[in-house]
Amino acid sequence: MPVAEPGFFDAGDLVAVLTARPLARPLDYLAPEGGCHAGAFVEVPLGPRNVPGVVWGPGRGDCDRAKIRPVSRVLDVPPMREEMRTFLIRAAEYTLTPLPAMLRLATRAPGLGDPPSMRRIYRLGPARPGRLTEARRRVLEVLEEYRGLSFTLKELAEMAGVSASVVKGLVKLGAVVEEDAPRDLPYPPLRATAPGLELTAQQAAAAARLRQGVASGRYGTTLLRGVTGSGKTEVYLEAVAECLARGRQALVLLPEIALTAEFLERVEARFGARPAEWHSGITRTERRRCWRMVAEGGAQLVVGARSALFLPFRELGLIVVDEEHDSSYKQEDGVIYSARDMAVLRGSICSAQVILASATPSLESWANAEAGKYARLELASRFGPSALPDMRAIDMRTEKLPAGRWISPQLQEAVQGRIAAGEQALLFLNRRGYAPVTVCRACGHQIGCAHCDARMVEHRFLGRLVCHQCGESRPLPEACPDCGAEGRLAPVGPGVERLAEEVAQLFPQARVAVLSSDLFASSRALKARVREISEGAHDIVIGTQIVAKGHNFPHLTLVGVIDADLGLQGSDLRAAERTFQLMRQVAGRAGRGDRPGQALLQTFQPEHPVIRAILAGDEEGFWRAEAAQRRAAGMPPYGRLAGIILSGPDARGVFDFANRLARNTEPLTAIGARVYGPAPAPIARIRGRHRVRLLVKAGKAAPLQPALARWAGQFRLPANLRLQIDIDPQSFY
DNA sequence: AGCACGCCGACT
DNA sequence: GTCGGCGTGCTC
Repeated sequence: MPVAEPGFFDAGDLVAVLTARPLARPLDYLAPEGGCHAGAFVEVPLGPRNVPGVVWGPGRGDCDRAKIRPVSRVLDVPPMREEMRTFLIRAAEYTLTPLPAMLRLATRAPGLGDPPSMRRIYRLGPARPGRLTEARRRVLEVLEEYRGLSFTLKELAEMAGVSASVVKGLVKLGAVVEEDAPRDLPYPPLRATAPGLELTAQQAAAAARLRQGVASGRYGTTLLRGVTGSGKTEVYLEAVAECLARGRQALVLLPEIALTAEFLERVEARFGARPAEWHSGITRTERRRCWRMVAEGGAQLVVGARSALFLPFRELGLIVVDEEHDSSYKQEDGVIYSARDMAVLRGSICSAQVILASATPSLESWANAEAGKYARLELASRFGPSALPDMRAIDMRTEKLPAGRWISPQLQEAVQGRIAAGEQALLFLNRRGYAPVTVCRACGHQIGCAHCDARMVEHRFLGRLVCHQCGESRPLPEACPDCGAEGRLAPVGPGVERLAEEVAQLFPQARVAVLSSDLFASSRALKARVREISEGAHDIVIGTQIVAKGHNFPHLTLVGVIDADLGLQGSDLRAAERTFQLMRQVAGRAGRGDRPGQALLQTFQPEHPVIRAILAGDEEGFWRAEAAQRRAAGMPPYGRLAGIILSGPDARGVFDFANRLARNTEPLTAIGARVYGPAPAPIARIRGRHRVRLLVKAGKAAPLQPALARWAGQFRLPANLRLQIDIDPQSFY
């Protein structure tokens, strides 16, 4: 009599299988021939087709026995672990996302059900060729040199500088052997015990604390605060080393794909090999290999974007969220979640340490550290306490610039001085394209997007108008689409492309580079340009916010912020926080080499508290003031918010239904929550769909999610309307 | 999500 | 008469 194994289902047992289809709950199936484990990845018949799914637990047995069909097959991948199922359930509950949508995030691997894919590889064979030609000698030399490694035909021929036929000839002679090897190979091992860079006393102390946390084998979150140049990365790599040495896996999340290349090099320098990569830019094959190796333990360290959080780690011991304040950690389309918060959730479920690293933490993390929920470590700059550049405001009210000019004489002079000294200047303008508005001088019409309530932005580089909301573009028209007047359309306001024109006029001799995400076809091209800049190939760099993110430009000594007020506009509560962080980061670019830096902020409101806090470098003061304001208003992180976005094809229908939602709020008022709205959403129309927003505000301890679920459950949504719930929205009014 | 079923208008 | 619009409901 075989002993029943826990979590194993024998053939014919009832099992509940969750699929990525938007069904309300898992469906019952019969366990297949040979049985299956709980968590097994399977294929099940659903209607006329086979769909992938996961064995979620024992079946409920509450449906007609005759309808129940058997599982088609069990896929050849390790079963989903219990903790992953718990993570998905808790994440679904927290974000009010249907479980199937959550499951989809965890199964974004191509070819999960395919048999292991093979490729032909070549290695040294036993025989020696009778006639050793020069070409043959080179092939054998390569194989000798890299004994133990194997190559594809193309790689080998290329490395030896010969044609493929030479290799094939050697195969015939038995000097080289040809064999099939699985494509999904483990990643090269990382040397966890190799010593890292030399650390300062403060860095060493911080690293020791982080190592201790990892060594405890328990959950814990640490806010690691350190400005760029403080060795933040080296410090958390020590925690990674500790984690790997203990045989557990580590995950480092980065906000920007452009940053991964630089980071991979640092990992290689520290651990002797490159880690696994996971982001939208990797190939299908790499994606498949990464997913499988993470599950099988053939990947010790993964560097990736937010979706890497849903990889099937076997034994995750550490999650680092680098630049934790970055807004790209908030996924806004499809499933709405904050990767920073989900990292903490996942860490707490699998007993891992979480490190939130940033020079300018989010107010949430700052408050959690203040409240003692997170440990806090501070790193001062390597270059002493005054590593921040000298910061000054240029009061634009007294600069009297002519129309169509944005660089003040003061700024111009400063840039001139730096160029003359052979140094670099950065002009920062957080606006892509040529001009944000195109206006008709005859009738005053502003060209807008046909599908969104957004203005079309002229991109002269592309020769088109582009909607930054939906991506729709069209050629720049000759005549005004409203009044028909020809040749009267004029660009208004600056974008980086237009700023480049002004720079070319003011500094005709200067070598200028423009860094804007849309000007580069690939992240490789962008990376190449970043490298050129850091090597000093340009005098003036013009850039959008992509320059604010962690690149090292040693020749850069002056940062000019063209419009420091840009982020302060609008009634967004978080605008102050974002502007503060962005300005501090951009200013942090200046003077990282051995020369002192300067930052000049062009502003029309030098008395604004945020501008003053930036200039004073008074970070703690800024946070305290912000925190006090939020606390007084009952806003996050001192209260809870949920954004409700209702969208549909006609404005009337959307508003009518939103009003119904707003009138029947009993489940929400029962927990003391208040409902505001409906009001047109920040972007009132996207892709032809009208959007209306409600805001639910509750106390910090209120059970917001269950109340929202009960509230939304009262209504039957018409088929053409869509209701999205955004827990902890990033932008709120 | 698919896919079937079913109930009404406008064509050969 | 029947072809096809997409509203409603089901999938173990």
